[in-house]
Amino acid sequence: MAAQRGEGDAVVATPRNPADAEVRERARAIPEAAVARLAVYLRVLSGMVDQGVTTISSEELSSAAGVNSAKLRKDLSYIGSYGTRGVGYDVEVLVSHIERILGLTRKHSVAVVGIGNLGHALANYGGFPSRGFPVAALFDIDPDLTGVPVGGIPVNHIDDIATVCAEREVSIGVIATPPQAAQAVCDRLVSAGVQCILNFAPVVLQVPDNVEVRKVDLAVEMQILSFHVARRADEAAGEVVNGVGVDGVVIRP
Amino acid sequence: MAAQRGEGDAVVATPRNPADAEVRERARAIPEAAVARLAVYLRVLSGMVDQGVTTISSEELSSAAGVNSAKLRKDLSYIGSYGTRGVGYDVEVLVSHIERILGLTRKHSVAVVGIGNLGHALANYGGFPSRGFPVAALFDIDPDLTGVPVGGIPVNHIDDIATVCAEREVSIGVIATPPQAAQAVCDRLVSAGVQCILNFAPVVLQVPDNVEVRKVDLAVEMQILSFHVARRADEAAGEVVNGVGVDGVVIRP
DNA sequence: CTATGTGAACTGATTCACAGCA
DNA sequence: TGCTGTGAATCAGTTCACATAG
Repeated sequence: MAAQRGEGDAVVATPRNPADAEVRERARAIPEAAVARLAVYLRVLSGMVDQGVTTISSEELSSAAGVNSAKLRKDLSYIGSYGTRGVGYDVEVLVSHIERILGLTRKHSVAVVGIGNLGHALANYGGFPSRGFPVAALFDIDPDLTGVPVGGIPVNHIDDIATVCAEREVSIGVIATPPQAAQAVCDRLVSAGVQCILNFAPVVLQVPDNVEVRKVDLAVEMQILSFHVARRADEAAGEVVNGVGVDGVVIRP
Repeated sequence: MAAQRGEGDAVVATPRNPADAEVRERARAIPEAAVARLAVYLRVLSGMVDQGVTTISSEELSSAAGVNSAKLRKDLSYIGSYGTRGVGYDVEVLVSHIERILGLTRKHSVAVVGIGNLGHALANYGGFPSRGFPVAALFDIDPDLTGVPVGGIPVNHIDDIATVCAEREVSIGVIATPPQAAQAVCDRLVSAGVQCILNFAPVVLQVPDNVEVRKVDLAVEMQILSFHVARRADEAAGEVVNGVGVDGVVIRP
């Protein structure tokens, strides 16, 4: 993903518009992990704007975002040099540059498929529209739900995914169905031209290369936490048996 | 491998119970990224058991889990060598070893704090109890909700977090409150002795070192998708201007 | 004299490729 | 022969440390 490994691939030469090309080039080069953090920085910075803060140092911003300052500066360097040495960053400037890089200057309409407990919660979640992700369509397989408004939007039947998504220019599909239905729903979204999918169903979706899938898997999150509980318990047991430092065993935190 | 860099740290010498010590040592050495995938393998394998599959090759399992076979084998090697060369893995054996490593042999009681849209959905989510994570307590700040059963469990007031969590041996706290309340709730959970937190609120929680936090941030997920939409659009623009391959520009998928 | 921006070094994760065992 | 298990090689991500701009 990152870019420019090896020789003989990805050479940029004399593009028509140098400025556009630069943004393009930068965007291509940002590590995936950094993109996720940029979104976090953006939220923290938005809070700063609300508080009337106009300037912020890498130290302050990084601690508010829960990372170290070197990482923050490196992340910001991927999108350009917008700080002032000896001073820090202008909050508004940073906000607008991060928004541009994250593509938040356009609206991204969202469709939620599967109006069960989670689908209801998502349809009513205020955080989406307020951040430029209006929920434009809802779908469910249950015909009794068709036409029923949820969070102000009437539910459509999943058979209408293709037409409704095209009509309302949906660019992000959210799958909140039971696992058995997820792949079929995904296929419909993809053939409706949706290229980004956020999947809450506990299944691994198969999609073509041009579709981006992100998954939120609660069971996996819980199991990762469980692993850490277990590891901690094991370490504690180790301590009791061997004692810290005894036999040369060092327990790292 | 994770452990044992440098000299002078993490040396294991003659522990009392060699088998326990081995599990402990392995668990310590598993990369975080591999832990997340083990949880996915486990789910796929559980499905295989239901279908009556008894043996599976790394190729089959990896494609069902959406990773390549080398990564799968490496991941499994972190937990031990339980395959048969020339044949594959015994599904049940693998399930039980992954469960052991992930600490799923114990029950982990869950408390959900914040019984709004999302909290309701989580309290009713069948995926938790069925996977060994019983929801044992619900909390909200609204006194009108106190005593009201949600998903079969009466809601308690957040003032009772400490006593109720201790009583019901809650080991995982789920924060589904508005962002303003999240840090305070987190602090209460931590002082109640909860060491694992799953945070749905869009804030960076500050916790002591001994507490493990995982976050699910819908806005961040949407923004990552948005970034990819934008990048794709930019690349398409680049293609239109320069044409694929013209000027030596190579667009990678 | 301060805090950014960034090569260089390092740590961690993924992939390769093949030795070794059923 | 076929498939696992794993060192070695590669690649990605993080941290260090300092030159540099204000």
